[in-house]
Amino acid sequence: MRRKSLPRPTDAELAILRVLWQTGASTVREVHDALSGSQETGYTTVLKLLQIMTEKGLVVRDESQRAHVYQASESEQKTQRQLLGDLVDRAFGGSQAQLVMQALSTTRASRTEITAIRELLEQMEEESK
Amino acid sequence: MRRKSLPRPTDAELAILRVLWQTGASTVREVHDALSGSQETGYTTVLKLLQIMTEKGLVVRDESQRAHVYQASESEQKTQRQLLGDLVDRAFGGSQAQLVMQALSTTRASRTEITAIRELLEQMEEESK
DNA sequence: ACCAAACTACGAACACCTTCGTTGACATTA
DNA sequence: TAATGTCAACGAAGGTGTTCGTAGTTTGGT
Repeated sequence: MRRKSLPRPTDAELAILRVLWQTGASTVREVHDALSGSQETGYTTVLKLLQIMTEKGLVVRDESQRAHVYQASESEQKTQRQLLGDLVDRAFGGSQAQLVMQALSTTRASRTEITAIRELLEQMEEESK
Repeated sequence: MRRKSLPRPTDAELAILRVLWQTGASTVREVHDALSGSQETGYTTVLKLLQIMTEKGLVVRDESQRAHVYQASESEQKTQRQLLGDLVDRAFGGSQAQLVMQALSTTRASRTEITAIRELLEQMEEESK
């Protein structure tokens, strides 16, 4: 039973994961091309990263084709929550609410977003009753 | 005019910064002792870290005493905001609101915290008018 | 069947992070 | 003053992250 939580993805790894979340399962070439828009990374660099990420369990690899197909093993939301949890522990003394407030205070959220957040709040209050 | 933003503090550096924010300007020994509660770090390790952090500009050093006194060069809030901004860029596609919602959805905030957040929201709505 | 293109695998280089031992200077105390 | 303790500085080691060159294999086109 492997239930160990996955390691926190590094910066380069996160950039790759974002591609996989956005475009779904992809080959190295597809990831590399998608990445080329924002940064200049060599093809073999992306390949190596994906190999390492496979070892770490951050992605799963389908080797049935010649060009292996990679897929993020955790959802974007779950990873985001993990990263937030890490940050809460490391920089906010464990107070998630503190983080939320700090984030809110620098946000220029649109009207719709504010409404969405407010709805979330009401839902929380409901549950904590 | 050195206006470059400071580098993102590493995990070990952040642990030290937290001590400095909490207890104010401190000597290496004081930081080390404070840290001993939570982790096992050698004295010279803390010293080295603080020296590196001085070079990076993360802390400022007062050498007027034999035991140098270190102080965080940025406030806790400013650093927290920087870290949040980094995370927003790296993992949330630049959407701060997205981060807030994700954080909220896993928060067990107390009633008072919810109220505080709600007030912040109203304030934001006020300003965006 | 041959050549060029695309692919994986591997290793190595380099930078950075973290750790700690050692050294030499300075201070305190017996 | 001699011994002991505290301090900053330095270097080095071991780990990890990121990069890419090279080699070898497979595929597709001619």
